[in-house]
Amino acid sequence: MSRKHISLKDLANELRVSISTISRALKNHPDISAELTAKIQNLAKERNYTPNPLAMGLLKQQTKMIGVIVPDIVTHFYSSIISGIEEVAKQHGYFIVIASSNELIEKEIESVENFLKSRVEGFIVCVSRETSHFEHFEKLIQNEIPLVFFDRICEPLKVPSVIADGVDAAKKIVHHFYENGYKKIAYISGPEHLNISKNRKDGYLQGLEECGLKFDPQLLTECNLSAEDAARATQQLLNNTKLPDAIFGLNDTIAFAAMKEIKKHGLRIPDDIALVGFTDEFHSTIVEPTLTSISHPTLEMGKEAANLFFQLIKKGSNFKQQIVLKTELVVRESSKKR
Amino acid sequence: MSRKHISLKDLANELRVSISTISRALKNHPDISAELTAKIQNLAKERNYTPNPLAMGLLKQQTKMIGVIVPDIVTHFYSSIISGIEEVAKQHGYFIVIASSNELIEKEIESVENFLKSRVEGFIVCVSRETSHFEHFEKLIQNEIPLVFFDRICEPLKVPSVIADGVDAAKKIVHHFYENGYKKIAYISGPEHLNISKNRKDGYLQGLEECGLKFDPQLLTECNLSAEDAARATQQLLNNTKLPDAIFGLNDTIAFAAMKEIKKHGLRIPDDIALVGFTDEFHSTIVEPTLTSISHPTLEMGKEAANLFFQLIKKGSNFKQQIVLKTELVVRESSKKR
DNA sequence: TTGAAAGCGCTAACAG
DNA sequence: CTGTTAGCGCTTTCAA
Repeated sequence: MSRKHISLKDLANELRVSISTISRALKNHPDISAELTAKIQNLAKERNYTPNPLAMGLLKQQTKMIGVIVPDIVTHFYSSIISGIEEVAKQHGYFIVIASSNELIEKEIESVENFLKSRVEGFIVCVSRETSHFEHFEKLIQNEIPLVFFDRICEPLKVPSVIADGVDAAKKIVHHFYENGYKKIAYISGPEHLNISKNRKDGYLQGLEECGLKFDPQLLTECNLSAEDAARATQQLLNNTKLPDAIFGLNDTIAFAAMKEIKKHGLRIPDDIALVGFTDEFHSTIVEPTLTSISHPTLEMGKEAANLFFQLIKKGSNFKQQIVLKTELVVRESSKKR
Repeated sequence: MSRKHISLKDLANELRVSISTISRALKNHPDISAELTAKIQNLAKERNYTPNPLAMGLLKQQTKMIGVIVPDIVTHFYSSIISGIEEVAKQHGYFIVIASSNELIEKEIESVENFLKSRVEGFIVCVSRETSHFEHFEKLIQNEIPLVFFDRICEPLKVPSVIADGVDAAKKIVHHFYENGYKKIAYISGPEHLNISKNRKDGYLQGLEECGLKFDPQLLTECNLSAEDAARATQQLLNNTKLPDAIFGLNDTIAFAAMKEIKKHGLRIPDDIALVGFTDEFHSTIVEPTLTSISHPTLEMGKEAANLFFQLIKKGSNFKQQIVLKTELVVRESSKKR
């Protein structure tokens, strides 16, 4: 069957009719007599005919491929989103091709190029942590190639996107800390140019204000999103003259790294320091103490991203909807009442 | 650029030469004069010409697509292997399409069908936990469609595969337990029809024998690989008349589930019960206590699987190499000396 | 040294 | 109701 995929021609030869007759019969064209149609469809089924997508693609100039670019594929966050995208794509008869940027803008650009060469019909992407200029995406927009962002977006680019409500989430965390008696709340952020960093930081600041807490610059730190750098940032916080009594990290990677550091410093969670993550990792429930965190609707985010993509294809480049997904604070041991 | 991909024809029109001349010049065919060749190549570069893979595919009857089927994509184990496959595939100018069976044989069969329709050139798969009959794969073999298995393989099918040395790994674990003073060693296995279950069980039994320990059927249990069922199996062990003093699980999922259960029972690790996993999860170092486990060379497994695939394509279906990867026991807190 | 034509599998406009 | 033809982008004989 490898080289033995049956073609319309094969069917036509066998039945001694023309190729177009076969083609029409297979799509129930009214022009073809009922009997002939039946006969042809039977044979097609018997021979296990399936249309050659290459031929169709060439004809219609479409590959039914969506290029998906993510920072990495091994983090549960991304693989879960990918599952969501895949599910919806499949429903539409599309399949996805995945590339990971490894958080490198260079690889991101390269992936865009490669996907273009492969004639993907469009892109669904979450930018790398390095991505602060967007020429490679602007080029896509100019050429009207469908592009959708999720989670980390390029704000200046007006394309459809799905993000989580980071402002709200961060506010929830601050309030939660406050209500449980924590006052010196620290936040480990990410690169400033990323919308997720900015939003959560805004929420952090707003939350502090709403709780009547004064913002202390010493309690705000930043890392490049790697576990190593998150550990470094945590150490910095722990070596402060003013030791925080609560920390929340931009994401799961950071929270886990912080947990390790805090333990290493001989501090207890949540007694000495409370900790909250931003994640949907099931591991949150395994670590000790179990980790309070913002649960992120990853599967939904993937599905919504794909839905946006198909709407974009349909409605054209004027479609610019942004979906903001609500998150939920899941309280566990790491932030218990003092 | 969406519909504006440049074609040979475009180039030909612009230069007022024939399409075949363009085609030849682009591949440095000696027939074409040096100047013309240069001129054509320059224009091609300028216009950003890239060959249409659909057209090439149709012509050569190849899609450059490999269908990859895994039990799920969100587990680090699989996503890491996928990364490895992807890396090698890309080097060969192929790309991979991923489907997850969700551990359901039905979905696995469906994915094979779908991929076939998409004209993938072959398959790289890790079978679902339900997979105990193989018609869908036998069909591929009959039709000489390249097929490679990794981790969980179909033993009766003689195709290339990469597996980890489960016998050796399990023996290492038993010896490790024994040397650290544990004598009542339990093993939570998986479905009997999976090679990974069988191998590790064999290693378990051999290890016991080598250590002069008598096999106790009460200490051998089985689960279906889901976290829930692993929890159930753990409970069963913990409710035994003979409480084990050490447990190892077939994989990471099981080990983590067991850890939860053990803690829930108010037992301490490793004081009351030692625990060892089979995993490469970085979370092993975050849980408390940190989890001793067999580190599994996932990235390498992915790469090797892809390498086998390309060898298979090249050498034809007589190629049946099996690669057995060595594993390493990484000792952490969960199995400390008594 | 270059061009014309056929063919990969399919659809659709145009003829009968 | 059915067949012929052209064309999607490309390579490859075969002609010139």
